[in-house]
Amino acid sequence: MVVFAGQGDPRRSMALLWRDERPGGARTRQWPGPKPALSVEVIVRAGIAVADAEGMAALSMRAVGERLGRTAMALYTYVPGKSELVDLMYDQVLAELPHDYDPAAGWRAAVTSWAEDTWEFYLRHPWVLQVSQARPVLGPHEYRALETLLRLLYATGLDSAELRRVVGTLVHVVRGAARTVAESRVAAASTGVSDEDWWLARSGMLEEVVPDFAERFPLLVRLETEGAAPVTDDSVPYLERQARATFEGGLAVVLDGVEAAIRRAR
Amino acid sequence: MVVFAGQGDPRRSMALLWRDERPGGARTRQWPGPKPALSVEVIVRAGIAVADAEGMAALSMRAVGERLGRTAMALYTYVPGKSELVDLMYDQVLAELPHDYDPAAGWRAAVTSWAEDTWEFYLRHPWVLQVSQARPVLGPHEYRALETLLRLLYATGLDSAELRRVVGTLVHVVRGAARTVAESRVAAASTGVSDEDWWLARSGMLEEVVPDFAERFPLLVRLETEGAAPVTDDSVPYLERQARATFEGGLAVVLDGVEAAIRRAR
DNA sequence: TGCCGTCTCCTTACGCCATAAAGTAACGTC
DNA sequence: GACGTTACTTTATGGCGTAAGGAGACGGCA
Repeated sequence: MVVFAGQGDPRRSMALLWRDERPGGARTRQWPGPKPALSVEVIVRAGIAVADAEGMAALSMRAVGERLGRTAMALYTYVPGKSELVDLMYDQVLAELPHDYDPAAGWRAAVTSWAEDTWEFYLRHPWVLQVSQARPVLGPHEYRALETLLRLLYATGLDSAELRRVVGTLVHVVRGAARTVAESRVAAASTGVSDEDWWLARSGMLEEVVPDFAERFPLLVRLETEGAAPVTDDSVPYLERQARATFEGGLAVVLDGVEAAIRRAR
Repeated sequence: MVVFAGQGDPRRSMALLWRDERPGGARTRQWPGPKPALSVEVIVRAGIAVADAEGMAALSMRAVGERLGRTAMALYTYVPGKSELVDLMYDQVLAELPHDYDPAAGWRAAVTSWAEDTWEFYLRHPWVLQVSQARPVLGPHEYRALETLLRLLYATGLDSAELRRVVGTLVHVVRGAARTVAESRVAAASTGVSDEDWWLARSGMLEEVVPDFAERFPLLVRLETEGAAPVTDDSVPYLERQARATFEGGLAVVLDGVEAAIRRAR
């Protein structure tokens, strides 16, 4: 389930995201009526807790309400709908990303640290990868995160046109690799079947149903048998080890490409 | 909505994917009872048609059944459930990918053609990007597509360990950029709001709610104003033009990285 | 003090979804 | 012509987001 952002009233969404405190933005005075027991903050945190623990598929208005001892409908007093709640969760959780990278260590080291932090962030909050990027949420923490990455990249001396391409590529490589791990964890959690068990069952079937596999896909078999990295920690599931290698290797490939661009620009 | 693959009985799934014709695999003899009016093939094609036309979110058993003049439950005679249907749709549609790349033109040209074809394929079938890659479908056409890419990459002379990293990176870059376009089209279709209108509404709000934007995010503003590529075809929506540039630029960056690896390996 | 308007939160209801269970009717074999 | 198997339908269950309407809490004012 990809979740799409910002479907509703843009004014309301933006006011919520940026915690607009101008008169008329958020509520200012306390009016008659019962004291609010909840708040946007509390609801957003509860949503994050549900998504962290049970995944995006388990994030329902009912589930969030229940976690707060309320019904689903109680949330609609604070938040226009589920789509906006996801936007707020997304921007809130992005606040975790660090911003203090040392430019003195050189751009490559700094970008590598950034990638490492971002990778770990995605694994901490896998559901974030299911928030659509097509129409960005446009919240403060998302902008701040992008600004931080741009600071590291402008240190390469490349011009804006060149950087546009690099930014997207970096983000795609980190997200792509993290997505593999994230989805595999979701699959393991929701089906109760580990990567190993899943693969064991499938590969057995595969051999049985496709006896001529090795002849039909020789290069695949070659890559499979030759390229494997040595297993340093077998507590990490197979697919996750592979994804980690793709992440590290992919990052190196992209950074090599950036270095080539720098040399060309000189 | 990300759709997860292969939840059910592995034997049944594999037999369906590989169209197993060994005795006991698929049905062999015609038994008593009414003639089947449908078939796995017909259902899979109807599913693809629905997903192409209305997106993954609109793909329901009801919708597929309706397109065939049947109820949702009729499909369950042929297919164990929705998850398996999506697997079959996925592998079927992958059959469209070409395999005949000219190695004589050099690996870089060949990989560029591959990327271009894959990009177009994703735009033709955007819903494919929502099928989870964590636990692959393991169908014949998916394997064939991977084998094709590997053929192009082994032509670089790099060893398997090196190629493992390159493969994942290439795939992530193409998929990542295509995903942006795909999601933006889905958003436009499902909300009826174009990219332009959406951005107009948001950017207006943003200026109003965050008057100090330029001071808080100077590099973002710099990238936005400086880096834009000249508009050659304004019939293509803004976000799509950007994604296309990210795709082309990202591919170039990655291929530069591969060339660096080749030089190192010599 | 009591009323009123406004607020929070609840219950109920609608139309979606996947799919389990059970029923109906078509058909090949005997 | 009866029987067992099969294709497909109907019905039902338990999920979802959220619209609509109602109950009760509370500040301000008479």
